[in-house]
Amino acid sequence: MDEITTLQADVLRTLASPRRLEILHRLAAGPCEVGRLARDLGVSQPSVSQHLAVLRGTGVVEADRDGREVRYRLTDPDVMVACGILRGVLERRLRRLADLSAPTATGATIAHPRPVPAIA
Amino acid sequence: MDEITTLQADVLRTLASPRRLEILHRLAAGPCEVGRLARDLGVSQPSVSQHLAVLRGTGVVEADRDGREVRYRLTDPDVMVACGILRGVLERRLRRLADLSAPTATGATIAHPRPVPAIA
DNA sequence: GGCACTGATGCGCCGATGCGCATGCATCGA
DNA sequence: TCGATGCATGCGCATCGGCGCATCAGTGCC
Repeated sequence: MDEITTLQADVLRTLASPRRLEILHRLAAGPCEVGRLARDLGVSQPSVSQHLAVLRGTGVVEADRDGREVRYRLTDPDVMVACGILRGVLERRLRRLADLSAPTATGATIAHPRPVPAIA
Repeated sequence: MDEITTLQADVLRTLASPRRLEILHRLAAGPCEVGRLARDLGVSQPSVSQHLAVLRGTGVVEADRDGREVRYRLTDPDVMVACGILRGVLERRLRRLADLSAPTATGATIAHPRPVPAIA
């Protein structure tokens, strides 16, 4: 097993959380301190701190102390570029599903768009 | 919480596995059937099948039956583009670490490159 | 129809993870 | 020095994911 593949999986695992994606999305708009993140996202401070520690563990974010506060920032913007591409894939998928279902049925869209169709 | 963010986290979680990354890397070279994947990667057939089921559950791969075999393929190549960007980030990071450590110490490179430095 | 082959599924175990909570640690101001 | 603020950490609990194993289901060939 390639070492960089393992590393890649580690980073991907840290990204695989809605909360952490929100945090990263917020940090993509500029560095931010912990308390503000917690307030903006409506999450407890320990929770945000733990998520940030996870992200810091894989080097996705970095932190600088500024007085009593700790300001976090993205280490490499390319990580968010990759996330953006993935998000684009999903948006295309959702739009295609909407185009398929809208003209035929008027039912609400499915929560989880893909009910895992049988193989063939 | 944005719905697409949750969906994105789901997809990221399915990617966050070394085995599945290997499988996807193999599928990026062209469609492949389950047994061949298992042999090439040296993994048991049930294990490969389960990983493929996970990937299929989030729509990352698709399957077509061909006689007794089932051929899997990538649904959207952009997913691998995103993975490639992420891999590039990690390669840069590893190279930078090597450049930092090579001129000074001759010791082997660290397994996990970032021992989680303290904040400040 | 029976058999061989290919892939999917169910189950039990174990390690990892997220959350809420309380607490510890560092920094600043009085 | 002491209190207040901002962040990090430890703990217990519930939950989830992966692995190995055995087994079931679909397909083609004789």
